[in-house]
Amino acid sequence: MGEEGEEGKEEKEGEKLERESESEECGRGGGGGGGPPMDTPDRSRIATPLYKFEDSPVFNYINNLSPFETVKPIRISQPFNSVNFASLPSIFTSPHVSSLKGSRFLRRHQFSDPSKPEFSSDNRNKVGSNDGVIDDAQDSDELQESFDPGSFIGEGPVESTYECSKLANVASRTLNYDYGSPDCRTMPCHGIDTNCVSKLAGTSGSVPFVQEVSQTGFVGSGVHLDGIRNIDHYKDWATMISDANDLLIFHSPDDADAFKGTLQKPLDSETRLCASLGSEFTHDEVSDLQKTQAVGPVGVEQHESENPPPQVGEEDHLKEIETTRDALDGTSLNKCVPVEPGEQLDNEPISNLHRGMRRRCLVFDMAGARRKHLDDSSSSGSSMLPQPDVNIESNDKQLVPTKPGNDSSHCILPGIGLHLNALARTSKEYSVVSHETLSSGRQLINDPSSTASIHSLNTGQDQYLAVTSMEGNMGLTESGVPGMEDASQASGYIASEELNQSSPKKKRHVQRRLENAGESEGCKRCNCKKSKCLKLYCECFAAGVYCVEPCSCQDCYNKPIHEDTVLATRKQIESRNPLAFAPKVIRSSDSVPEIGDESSKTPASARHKRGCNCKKSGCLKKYCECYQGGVGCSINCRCEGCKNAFGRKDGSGTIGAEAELEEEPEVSEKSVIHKSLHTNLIQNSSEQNPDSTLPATPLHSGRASVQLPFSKNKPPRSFLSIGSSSGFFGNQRFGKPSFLPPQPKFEKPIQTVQEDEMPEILQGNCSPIGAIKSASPNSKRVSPPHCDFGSSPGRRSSRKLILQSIPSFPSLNPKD
DNA sequence: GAGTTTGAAACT
DNA sequence: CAGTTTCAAACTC
Repeated sequence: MGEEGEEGKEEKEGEKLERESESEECGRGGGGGGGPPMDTPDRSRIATPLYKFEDSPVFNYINNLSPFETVKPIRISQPFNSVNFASLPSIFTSPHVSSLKGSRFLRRHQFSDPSKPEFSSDNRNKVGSNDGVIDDAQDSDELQESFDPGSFIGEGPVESTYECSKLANVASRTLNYDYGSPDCRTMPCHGIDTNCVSKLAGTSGSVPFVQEVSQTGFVGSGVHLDGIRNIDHYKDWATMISDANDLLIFHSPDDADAFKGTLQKPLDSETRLCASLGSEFTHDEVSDLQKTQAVGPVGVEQHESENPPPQVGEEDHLKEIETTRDALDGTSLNKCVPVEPGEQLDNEPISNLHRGMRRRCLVFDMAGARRKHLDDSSSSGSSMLPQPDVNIESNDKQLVPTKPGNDSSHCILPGIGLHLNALARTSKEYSVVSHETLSSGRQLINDPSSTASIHSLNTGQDQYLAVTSMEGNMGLTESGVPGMEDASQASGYIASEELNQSSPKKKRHVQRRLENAGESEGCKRCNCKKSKCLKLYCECFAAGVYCVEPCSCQDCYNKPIHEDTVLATRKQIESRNPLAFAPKVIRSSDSVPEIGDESSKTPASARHKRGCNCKKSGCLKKYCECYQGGVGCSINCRCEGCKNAFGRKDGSGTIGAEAELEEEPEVSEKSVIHKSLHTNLIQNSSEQNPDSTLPATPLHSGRASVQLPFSKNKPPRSFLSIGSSSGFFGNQRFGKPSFLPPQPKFEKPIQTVQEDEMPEILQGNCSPIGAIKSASPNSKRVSPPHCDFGSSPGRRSSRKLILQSIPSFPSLNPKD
């Protein structure tokens, strides 16, 4: 232990800062001002009183009361080791619970063990040591058990629950326990907890408090509260909690063990608590919340009864939990996200569920990619992920069976990426598919390395390479969820939708598409051979996304591994043409009037950014970008013999009968497209919360949203979008470029934004860029978005058509 | 699946 | 800016 302790210290040093900050938060959250981070001094304080406590007659009395002896600290810690978790039987609903049970089981065994005598001596020794704190906590547990025989019956869950509740309460400082609850168990538990607290606090007051508890047996809660309040170190407790959270977050279980430091122990205990919180949250959260708000036995009963997790209300629970956590604030549970595999993982996942939800892209992606794996989800999944996360996952899977349906998802959350995936699963719709998704880790995001890169991106670099999935880390939540679902759904349903479009021709098209796209639904992406996927030839690159497995590209550099190269190349291209990654098609919302030229009549009410240059295809084939994008040709087009079914360059051809005649199928498609557009727009509008920065949103809209009937139909890609976030190219935020998947040439570009939300640049008819790039209709290269809109007389609608990727800096294009 | 066509992107 | 080349998707068989 000593060795570990030192190691732990080293780590501790690094993390200490964070923890401290956490502590501060905690304090604020509690409203009591930040307590000092748990330091050695506190420990000493704590230790001393404990020592006395053991000597006190009360202590002896307690010992006499229960046949059980206090357990040695060491043993306690072990039960929570990752190993234990790993071995957890799938039967157990929540990992932590089982772990707890196991630990107790062990303890009891040991209790019966004649080694009892050790206990007193050991404890004393430990009290003085750093370990003492934790030991105390454990002792308190022991005491609890001894005090409350019922607890034995109730098993671990009860304890954990209480601990959790306690934590929550403490953190929130609400402390509105309703001790009036008839349930005796409740009382004892609280009392025990309180004892723990008091012990930890190490105040002299703790002793009397304990006495009362011991004497009264199940003393009124009021007493407990008093005891707690007496303790000035209450704050410390909160701090401890936060620290514990930190541990959860940053340390693997082993690390936690390593942290044998004084506080560490307590932290460990806390960690457990957290873990229990996490795993049990679903079950217990309600009760905890209730307690926090002056609740009573109801919640407790739930715990004791160990009712299977309520599936129906689970989400609600989660929400509540989140709320609670928010209240805890300081605890920064959300930080638990980057968890390492270990015992804690089991727990954390839950927390993560709440916080880190939104990696919809991942999910999205995964959903598509993973369908393949439906058959061998478990095996492939675990095998694919080399990292601990994988293991976790497997564990989770084991756990899954215990909780039927959605619940399983809750258990998951091993690593960030996985987490997200798991989260994704949270969405009910995806039980199976998403499940599979989790298992296969190949996607960029899933890839541990990628995950890491993502992190880095998030934190430090200019997000040029942004991962939408990161949202989760940022605490984005709810807003994203629906998106995820939608996205996933979209991907999932695409095929069916298409098929549903009954026209025979259509089916044919669809079939073809499917074939091309890859039956696997996989996203067949680019097929570059010479460009290394670093040129706009590459659809993936052009779309601002990394190439993924489905791609058939050769010598591909458009991968996270070559992030630098990708970024550099991208910059280069953008330097050449700032709008290079902008959506090719700018679509206005339904209500939006038109952009300028007659072509505006186009049903799609959208325009190709730069216009096509078709000579032979008559703009009736996908060679034509306008056609491909489902928009009519405009004045900007330099096409010859335009017959674009969506609108001719000369403006004659809206979707008119003519078009119909020529392109029967096309017309029907159009209508479909139209619908899809509407849907998309709606989604976008709802999602596009400017503040939501969420990269995911754009992505989501881009990828997830309605699939164009005739567009490539390539399934959604995985999602490491390049430059998706606001970083380097501020536009990214709005910009779809990165998000625009190839298929969406048509759809992606279109984005509706509330006017007020629009960046000024975009709003102005003449954006700087426009000024720079404004091209004559015939000009070959990029024509600024504003040009398209410029003439639009009718911008009445609140929504506008925005060129998402419009660079916000005019200065870039001096030359023009 | 191979070959052709096409037009955008890239280059000069 | 225009012409040419390169490239990969779209298309055909």
